[in-house]
Amino acid sequence: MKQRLAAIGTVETLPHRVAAFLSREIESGELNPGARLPTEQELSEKFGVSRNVVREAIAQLRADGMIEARQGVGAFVLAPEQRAAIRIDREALKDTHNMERLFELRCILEAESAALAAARRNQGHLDSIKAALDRMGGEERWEEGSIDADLLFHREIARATGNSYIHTFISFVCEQIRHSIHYARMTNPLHDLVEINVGEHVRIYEALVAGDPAAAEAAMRAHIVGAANRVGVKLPIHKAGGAK
Amino acid sequence: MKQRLAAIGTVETLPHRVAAFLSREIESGELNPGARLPTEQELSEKFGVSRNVVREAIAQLRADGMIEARQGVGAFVLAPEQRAAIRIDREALKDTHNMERLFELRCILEAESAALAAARRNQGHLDSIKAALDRMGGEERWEEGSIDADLLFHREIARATGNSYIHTFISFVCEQIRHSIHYARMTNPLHDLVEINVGEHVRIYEALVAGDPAAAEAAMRAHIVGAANRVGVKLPIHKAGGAK
DNA sequence: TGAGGTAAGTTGTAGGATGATATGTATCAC
DNA sequence: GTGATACATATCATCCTACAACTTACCTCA
Repeated sequence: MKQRLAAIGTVETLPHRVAAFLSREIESGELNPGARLPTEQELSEKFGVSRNVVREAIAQLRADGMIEARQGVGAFVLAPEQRAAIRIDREALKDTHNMERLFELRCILEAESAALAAARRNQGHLDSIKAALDRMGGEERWEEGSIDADLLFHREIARATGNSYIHTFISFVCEQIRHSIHYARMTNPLHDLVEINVGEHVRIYEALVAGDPAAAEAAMRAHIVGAANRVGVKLPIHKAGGAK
Repeated sequence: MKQRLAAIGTVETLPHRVAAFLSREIESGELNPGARLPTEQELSEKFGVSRNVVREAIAQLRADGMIEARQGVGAFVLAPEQRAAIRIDREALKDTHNMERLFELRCILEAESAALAAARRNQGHLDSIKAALDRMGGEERWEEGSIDADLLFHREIARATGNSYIHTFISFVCEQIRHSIHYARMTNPLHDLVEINVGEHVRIYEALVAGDPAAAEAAMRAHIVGAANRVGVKLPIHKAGGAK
């Protein structure tokens, strides 16, 4: 149990806190691209930590392409385009507007991917997807496990596209959403458990079995709009099922 | 000039190399989720570096959610779903198949985003997009600068969706592709400079001005398929312009 | 047998020392 | 005065040692 808490709470280590501070300063624009960071020594004094801690923090920012360190000169803020990694601020997701935007991105990714999957899936893929579907269809529809099964369902479809990047991106976005919803439920006990609509999933699965890209895409789009609604996010529908 | 080279080559620092090694070991499956990493001391002996260097490397992996370190116990590999960041291995992009997959993802993202942008753009957005278009339309069509303008064009369209996540994701994917093509040109002088097809861009822009989502989507899709072809990647078209 | 304490191992943090690199300054030859 | 060279300084890169905090396993003892 304690292990569970540790995994969720993510023990705040000193380097992590320093990195978060600097990261926020960069994102907020207080440190513009090209600007030079204080020296490691200045930072270690400012935060009251050892230079080692500062270096670990900077190593993280560097790995993300947020800053560039030049030996003998200093560390400089890089332009946002040069980022080597995508990261989503979980704090920001507490804002419903941001959650809405993330659902919109998810819809784009998953709808077209469902179409791709319908065209490329083989029997092995269908079996994996069916297994996930069965796991979430049981009577324990409101349990934690069925949420995992839901996620697995979506990931398996992404995998059926045969495109590892699509799989990575969709897994990532879904996981951010899941984590955010989970967190909201933990902090606000009034939050109901989200019901999973099995029917929507079945329709997606059937379209995949039939190998019908258009139907799979439409079903996926309807499902994600529905899922967003069920967690209190009204998704602006920008596209009716089939184009005229 | 030397500065330019440094910015491109990304000086291989020791922590970076250690992190890359461990990262590959995890991605390749030699270290499965749940497995424990060697102790920091063992790693420092194995690589012949100080424990400090190892710690900086581990700090990176930890920030990415690839591993979890527990004080007094050790560091453990996390499941791929728990990643806190998306990162694309630039080595892998040298393989044409992977480049093809990345273009496919880009196509999905940008096509629908173009439709969104057409529905939501305001005059300010159109001005920014037009400015980028003009910059790449000049006689210096084959120059490095026009490639930057091309990227800016796509980023500005992403920005016109009003969805910051979409903007982040598209910027990221485009930048990875740009970097990879740039690198290929550097190492293989036979590579021609890629010509930018201004006409395709103009068609996208006109659809945005007209506020026609379907046209914008179709034009963007055609453009990305064309751009892929021009760099030697044949993109499997999974969707004809307009659905019947 | 069970409870408690102890020791060993591991990560977290601190602090100092040295090497490598870039930059500005001062000196000196011409 | 001008240019080149040497030097001093600032900064990051790496290494080393030590200790604190935490976990685990084992051992002792009632």
